[in-house]
Amino acid sequence: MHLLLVDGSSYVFRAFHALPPLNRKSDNLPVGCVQGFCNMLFKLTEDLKGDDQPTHMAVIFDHSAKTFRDDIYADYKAHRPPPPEELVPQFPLTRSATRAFSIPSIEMEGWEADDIIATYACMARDAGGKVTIVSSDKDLMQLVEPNGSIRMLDTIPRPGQPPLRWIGVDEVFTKFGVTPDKVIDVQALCGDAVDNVPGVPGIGVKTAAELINTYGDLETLLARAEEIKQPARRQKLIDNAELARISKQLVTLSREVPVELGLDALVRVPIEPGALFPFLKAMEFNTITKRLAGILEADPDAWEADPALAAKPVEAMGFDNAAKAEARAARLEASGRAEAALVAHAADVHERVKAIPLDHARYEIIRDAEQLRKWIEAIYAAGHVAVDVETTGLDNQTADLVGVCLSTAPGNGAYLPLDHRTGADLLGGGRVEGQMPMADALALLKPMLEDRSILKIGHNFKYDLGILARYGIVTAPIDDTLLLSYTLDGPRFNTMSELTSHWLGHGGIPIKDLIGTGKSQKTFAEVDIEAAARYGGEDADLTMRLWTLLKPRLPAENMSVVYETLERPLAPVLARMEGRGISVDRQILSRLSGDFAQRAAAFEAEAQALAGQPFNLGSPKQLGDILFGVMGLPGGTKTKTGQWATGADVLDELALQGVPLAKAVLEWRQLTKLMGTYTDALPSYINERTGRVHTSYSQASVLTGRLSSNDPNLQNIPVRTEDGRKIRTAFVASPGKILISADYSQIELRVLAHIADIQALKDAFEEGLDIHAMTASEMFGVPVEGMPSEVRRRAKAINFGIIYGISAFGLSNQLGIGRAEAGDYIETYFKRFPGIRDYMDEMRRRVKADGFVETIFGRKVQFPNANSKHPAERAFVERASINAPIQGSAADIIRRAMVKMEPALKKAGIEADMLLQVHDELIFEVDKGAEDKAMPVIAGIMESSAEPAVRLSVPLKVDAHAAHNWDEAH
DNA sequence: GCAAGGACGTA
DNA sequence: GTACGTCCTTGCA
Repeated sequence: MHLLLVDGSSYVFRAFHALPPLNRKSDNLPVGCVQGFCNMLFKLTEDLKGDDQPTHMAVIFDHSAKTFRDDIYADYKAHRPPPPEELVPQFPLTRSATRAFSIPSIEMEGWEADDIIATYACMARDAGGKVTIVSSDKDLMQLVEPNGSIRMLDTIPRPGQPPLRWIGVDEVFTKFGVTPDKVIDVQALCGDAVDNVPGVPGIGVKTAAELINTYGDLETLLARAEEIKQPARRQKLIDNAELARISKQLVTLSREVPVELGLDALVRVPIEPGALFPFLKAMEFNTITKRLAGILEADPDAWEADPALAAKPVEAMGFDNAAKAEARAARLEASGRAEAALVAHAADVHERVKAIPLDHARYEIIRDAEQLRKWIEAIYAAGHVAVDVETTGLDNQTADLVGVCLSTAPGNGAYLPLDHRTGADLLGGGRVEGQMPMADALALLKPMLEDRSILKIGHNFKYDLGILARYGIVTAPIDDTLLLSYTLDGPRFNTMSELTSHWLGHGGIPIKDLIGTGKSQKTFAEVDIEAAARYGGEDADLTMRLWTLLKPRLPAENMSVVYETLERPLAPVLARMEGRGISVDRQILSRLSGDFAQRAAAFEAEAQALAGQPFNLGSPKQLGDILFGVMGLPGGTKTKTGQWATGADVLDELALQGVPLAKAVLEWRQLTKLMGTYTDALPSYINERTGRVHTSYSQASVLTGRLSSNDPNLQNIPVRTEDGRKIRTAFVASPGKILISADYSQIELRVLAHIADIQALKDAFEEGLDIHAMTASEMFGVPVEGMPSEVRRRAKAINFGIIYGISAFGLSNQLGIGRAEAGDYIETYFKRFPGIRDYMDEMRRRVKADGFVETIFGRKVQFPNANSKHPAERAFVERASINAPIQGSAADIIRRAMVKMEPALKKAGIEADMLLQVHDELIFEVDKGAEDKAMPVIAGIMESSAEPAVRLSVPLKVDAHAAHNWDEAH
């Protein structure tokens, strides 16, 4: 990997001073810097050939806002004059130019370009790559590294000098008199007049270098300042020690900017003519257009100038609304066209992949080390590989590895059998002949699977990551076709065969053809190797095909950021959480089970006595017949299948009317529910190897972006009733440890306040008020002091109703009031918070117009039947589309917190294991005694996790508690 | 042995 | 009124 980072802002300034002014012919817009910028980008790609040719590239700009350095030193860059007038309109154009050349343009509020450059440079170096920073800015010289892993390149034309001037350790030494690692110490002493870094007055570069070379570093120098012979110099250093320290902070580049795009997003792609020529034509850069047309073998006349950037005819510039609307339409069309080119590319790739024949005979069986080495070589040549592990089961915490499937390109595939066994002798270890020893094979695969320069592609890769982790392999980096599909199309396709049937017209060999089904099912270990190779080779091949066709859709459909920030980095985090599991106390559950069983039996006997006959209390059908048939109770309603409804709401009502049978059944149902789903079921999930319960998270099955948990579901452990809560006491910390539960307070209402921009709600959250009481007070004019609990309860129901896409029908059911009264409440709410109605109307409009709504982070939530001809279905979609941005944005916020959590804890020096996620709550396990330090850090990460992508207009609040069990920690 | 329906646990 | 997963019964293969 070779990453090229262009310091965009510094280049624009230098180009401004170095180049003669140039104005666009049609409207005199100054464009000289933009032209210089385009020439540079173009020349860079021309000049850097062979070994110097970059594989990854990005242009980094300063964002015109304050940075953390302003907080350290108020006068930082205070001497810098505002940019010249003619430069200002060129700033956004240089960003457009970057994108026109199909290069990522990166800038972040609160960070200087130099910090972002430092961060990416270190990321690439740590990944074993080479970095070139295109800049001559001395502030970046601290990043240069001796072995050439990080170099700088000065490309500003200077008379009498070669066009490309490399800056390595020697050049830095010439400039500062020290090696790059000591540059910040020298700068701390000599300061910088341009950036207004104070330094120590009277000390220049020469003196500074001499001092640092003598004493080693700044702190040693300041500590031993007394030893300096020259009296004036000695006194200056002693007097200005603090200034020097501040200066060092100012010049030290942050290498930990929370960048949104990973290195893989910076991979170089061919210039897209559909993006390039509309831009160049709008700028009226005829010479560059011709040159690039020749090189790209494209006809520039096939594209129109980008109307959003092109010179405007004079009549369209006035306050004419019609003209404005037209200009807006033109802009939209233009961005649509750029997108159209990407979409066409994605469609083209799809067609090409489909055309590649599927040939099971081509799949190789890898039987020895030499053959495996050849495949690994091919993988290195390709830079990526589709991987699929075959195992003995569906639970990756218990299944054993049987074989590994590989594919380096659509159409090829290989199967590496490792532990196939003869069915006759399962226990005695009848290992089938012709397989590599597993240890040898894994030793060869491990370096490749862990190599940061090789992209591993899987389908539902979290499963494979968990298996491989148990064999000591930490697979990274990864791409996941399931997550690509989920990002692009939502949870529409859930399995590999659904995806491949839809996109490739071929569902693949069904697994049951190999292992059978039902009682006679065998494990993959017993499948014969030739059949396994046809299946496994195809699996890897199909995964590779899916990746090839899905990945280009990300940029075409503007979903790269969602995938790169919310999906891809989360998978390994979840894999680790699943691997850790949580400790569950068998004895507590068994005691509870006994207690519940006894009480349930008593209620069962009572119910049957009251019914006058024995019947199955678990059968809603039998219960309904007894209540509304035999006993002839009034008020029965039927379900859609004609059965009597016997839900808890119905039985509650009957119990209220004085029907003791209803009460007995309700009690029985609660107790048997707790037994069947929790106290009896959970112990069977305790893993023998780890002694813990390992849930499995589904990252790609919820419409709104939430996670779901299964086998067992640990996201629905009871909490509302006293008996139910007892189950939580069985979730315990291991010996010497303690559990921490950290949950977002009212996150969905806060998100609603932000999205719908409801000032009254935002103020209430800002002031830390009881939000439901505040709502009640606003709606009913009742003071919060001494408010009856019933009033607050109604307001709370309305607040939740709003989140769920309220209807008078639903609210009346919830509150047990009339439809009309519920409708009045809703009307009052809308009058008091008009932004809510606007928000709801806007979501209804969008879902009908676009078929989707979005979260604040850009996740799309699709509703294919938004225009259904069934009114009930349409109403349902309307409510869901109102709910989705709220629930989904909250889900994205906690996803971001989870992605940031592990590195942030590590940085803070805190050892805490993240175990569980329950939608707005994270559970951790830490060493006893560490909880007081860990909790504020965890809460801080969660509260700020939206940033820097989104600056919320309401504060987020997280409550954290520590205890030995989950009940007390919650 | 499997799918659908009802019921109910969570946020 | 939103979003899930699991257990149990029932009815059909």
